[in-house]
Amino acid sequence: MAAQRTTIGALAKTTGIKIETIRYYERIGLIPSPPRSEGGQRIYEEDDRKRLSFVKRCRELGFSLDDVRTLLDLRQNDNRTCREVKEKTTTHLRTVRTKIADLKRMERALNTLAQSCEGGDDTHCPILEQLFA
Amino acid sequence: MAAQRTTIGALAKTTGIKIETIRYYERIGLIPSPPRSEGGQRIYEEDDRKRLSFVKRCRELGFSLDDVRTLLDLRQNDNRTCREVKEKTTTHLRTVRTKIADLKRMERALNTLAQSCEGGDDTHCPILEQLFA
DNA sequence: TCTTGAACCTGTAGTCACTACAGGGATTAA
DNA sequence: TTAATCCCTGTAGTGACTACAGGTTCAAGA
Repeated sequence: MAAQRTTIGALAKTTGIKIETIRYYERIGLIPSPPRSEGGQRIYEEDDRKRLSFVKRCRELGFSLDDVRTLLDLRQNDNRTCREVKEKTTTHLRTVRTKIADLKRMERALNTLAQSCEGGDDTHCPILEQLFA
Repeated sequence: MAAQRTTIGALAKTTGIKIETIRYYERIGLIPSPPRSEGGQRIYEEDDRKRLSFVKRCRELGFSLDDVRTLLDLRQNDNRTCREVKEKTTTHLRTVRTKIADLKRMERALNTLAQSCEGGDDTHCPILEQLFA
């Protein structure tokens, strides 16, 4: 009848982060080591879930774990300024935009290549020819 | 007065691939082990340069080294068909497009976040608030 | 011929963000 | 009690390099 303890498995389920990944985040100090049951199993609280969800959202936005660490620190730190957070965000935004531009360049080139080739049974391939030129 | 031997450094310079990377490609069997000088230094031929340039072009298009290996094999293999090469290309094209879509989603979200924040000296930050929600 | 310095060699370990075991112990429902 | 399911630690693997350390070879100038 005792309230269910939140084990790592339950936390994994509610956050959508795999058990191994949660342990990994703990190992690298991204999330705190939670208290343990008598048998040594991790027991989590609501705060842990929130912190982990924060990490997840940041990861979905493409922030590196190092960025996430900084953002978590800023969140805790009362001396922080909005400026720092916005700066991290816009810096990352620039990185993302650069990646998009790179990928679009690839896309165009690949598309041109693909269209140059009929894809039949021929042993002569214009794609290979262009790549090998 | 003997013709200059193409050392790994010269090859690196003409292909734009770093020395360490060339040695790495050799180690994983992507390019053949070239003959050596008496002192044990690698000596390359024009064919090596071509092969390496092929690898570079493929990498610039975002193909994995495993894909590159396959493409190199197809290039050597007289029994290949155009179909296989085109298939690899279009499959990769789809991957690239998926990546672009993912990054664009990130970009939109990051942009919205960034615009929600003035970036001043305030200690309350709407970006963190939204991420932590 | 000797010397200097640049270029080369091997082998190993580090990067990032996980993921996948192996070989065990804890917990829970029947 | 027993079986099934969960959890534990520690280590090693992934991809595609990159960065050493500690040595050897080579080419050019004195």
